[in-house]
Amino acid sequence: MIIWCVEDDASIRDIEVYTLNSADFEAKGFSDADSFRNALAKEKPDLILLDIMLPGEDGVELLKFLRENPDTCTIPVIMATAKGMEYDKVHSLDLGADDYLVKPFGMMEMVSRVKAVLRRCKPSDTQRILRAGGLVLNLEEHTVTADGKRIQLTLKEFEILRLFLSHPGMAFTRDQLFLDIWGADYVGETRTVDMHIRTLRGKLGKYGKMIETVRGIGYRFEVRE
Amino acid sequence: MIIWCVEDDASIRDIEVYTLNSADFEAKGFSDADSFRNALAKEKPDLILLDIMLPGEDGVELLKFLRENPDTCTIPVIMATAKGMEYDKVHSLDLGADDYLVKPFGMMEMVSRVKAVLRRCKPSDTQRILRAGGLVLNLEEHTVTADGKRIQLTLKEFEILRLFLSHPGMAFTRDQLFLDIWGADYVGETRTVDMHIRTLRGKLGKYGKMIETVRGIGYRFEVRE
DNA sequence: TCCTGATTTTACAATAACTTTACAAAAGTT
DNA sequence: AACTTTTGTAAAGTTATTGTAAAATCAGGA
Repeated sequence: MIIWCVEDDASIRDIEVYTLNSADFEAKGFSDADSFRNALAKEKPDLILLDIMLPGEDGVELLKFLRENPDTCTIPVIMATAKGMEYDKVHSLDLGADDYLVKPFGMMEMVSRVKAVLRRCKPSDTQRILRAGGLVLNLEEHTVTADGKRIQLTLKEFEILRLFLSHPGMAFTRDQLFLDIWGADYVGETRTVDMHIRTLRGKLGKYGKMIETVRGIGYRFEVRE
Repeated sequence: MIIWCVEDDASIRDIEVYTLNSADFEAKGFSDADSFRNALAKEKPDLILLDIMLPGEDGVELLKFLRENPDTCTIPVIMATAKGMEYDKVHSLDLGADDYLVKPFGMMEMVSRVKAVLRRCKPSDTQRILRAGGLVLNLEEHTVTADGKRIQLTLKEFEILRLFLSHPGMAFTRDQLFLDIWGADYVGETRTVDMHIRTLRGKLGKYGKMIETVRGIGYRFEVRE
């Protein structure tokens, strides 16, 4: 797990990075908003520890920027704030921070919170890549590969597979699939879903067998064995 | 949304309850663990705000109790702790608290955190699973396993087993089974139920013996021994 | 505009699930 | 014990659901 710490005080930053690295994370420190943004253009961390008080652009603005950008809006952020700034706290929670730490905070606490936030964020759609065996679905690139080989899917096929991969093992009724992929207001009620399942199964090759039909209910993506 | 505050200091408790009520929650206060537990036996809140320092049984113990009980283990809990008790904080997060507040905390912050936790916890309680010994019926996946091994059931078999598992020990007449599974308007009145019971018993293997016939009445799923 | 590929609809075949039937076995009753 | 009632069992018959293919429709780009 990659964690980035944005903190202007070098000694605090170093301790944070050191502690996180010894807790088996890959931590990196940034002293200001600019260097952080430049790095962000190349790579995306799994979590950001963000100080509110920064020289130049401050943490709240940076948080707002992160949340407005579709590439970064799902990255969990923990804000670090000086004691007694209640307004800022509330403000950043409302802006979409996932948690915050009040300075001076202990390193044990920091690691606990980082782990807790990562735990919470795991099942949501923070994950840009969904996998099942040799199947890889990349949400960012909108691509699917099977054993490294690219598979060309249509939009509906892709969305069905995405739904399956994000809820492995769950049985979906046709109505649920319609609701999720076509939207609540869709009218036509036919065998459309089955049709897409068929083409999807075909295109997935051996992985097509992972789509099981649950007779009387609908379909399920089976991950076991 | 019902929120319960467990806090021994009457003035703090009153402010909490007052604030939450004005934020459109239904808040209720408890001064000690005993009264809280008594209330819990009758009703379940949607969130618990729990002070760590309590006379008698303390908050950490109470949290552990809540997490151990299947009825309460999914209720989100926010711990309230005095400043500087870092160990307790970490400890309660590890025990399964969803968040915590450091005293003295502001009321705005409290409401923000309550809302945030409720938002986070909403989608989680979809995991619906029924058990009886080594039998596990997963409603979401629409699957049944016996001692970890998957058992393939048809729709009717699945529904019968679901009804049994959700009312363990209860005797069902054939009419009741029909009503519950086939619906009120079904016409045919034959030995169909017995047929499904037979196949179900067969598929469940040694667990098939748990389906007892109640002569003259119908069937019952026996959980004892 | 037409063309192309995606999507939806339709019709029918295949298959699995469900129901009925008939009879055997077991459990109560007299 | 003989009879009646109820349940178990097996197989055949029926229905419902899903797979499949091809045609019709739709949407977006040249």
